[in-house]
Amino acid sequence: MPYITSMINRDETVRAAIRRLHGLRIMRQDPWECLISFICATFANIPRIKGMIQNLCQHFGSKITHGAIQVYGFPRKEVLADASIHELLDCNLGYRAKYIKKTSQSLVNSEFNLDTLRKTSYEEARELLLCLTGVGEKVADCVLLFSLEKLEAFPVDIWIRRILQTHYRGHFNIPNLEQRYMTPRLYKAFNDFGRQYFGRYAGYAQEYLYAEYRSS
DNA sequence: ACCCAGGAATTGT
DNA sequence: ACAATTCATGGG
Repeated sequence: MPYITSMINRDETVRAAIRRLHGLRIMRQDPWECLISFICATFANIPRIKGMIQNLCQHFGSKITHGAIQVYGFPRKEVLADASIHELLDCNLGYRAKYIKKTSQSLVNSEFNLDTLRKTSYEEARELLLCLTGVGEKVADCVLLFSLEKLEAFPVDIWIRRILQTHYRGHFNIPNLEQRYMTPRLYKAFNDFGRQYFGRYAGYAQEYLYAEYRSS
């Protein structure tokens, strides 16, 4: 078994996922695109997230022509920082519009450069991401994992929570497990468990579990 | 019509 | 500190 999968091969649940999805990859996306995309992703389903991103590209991206085919690139941060809330609302962003404008402005004003975070530690990069409006723990962990090469990041969304509660119930003792929505306390409990249990490549374990057991 | 969504910020206790 | 409540809206 390859190195990474052998490192997360801790039990039969994840082993079954690895067997079926062997070869699964994690993206190394552009950090800016990744960040805005996951701010859009909060409290939305995947078809809608696709729509929001497509709207952003069509309204604010530059046109790219490949022969007869035309696509729109992802908007630059300066463009989104200068966009009006009204224009952003036209992209069906809802309450996310103000988060995207604020975060874009923060990054334009160069409080820090996202691309430098690849050379920053997991802990410090996470702290910095959490300073941005619209970025909580889950969004920060997704950006760390899918663009900043922090493979120990372990994002906990509603699906991962269900999967952990179903398949790893005996591994943690968390009060108020019946709560419908994620609380900071619950997030920390699931996130700590994932990183400690699966180790340095916990993010791969998260993705194997998500891809195998998310059902809908 | 009803319920949910790859949550985070804000407000109340 | 920590627990409710609010937030906009498309998709199933």
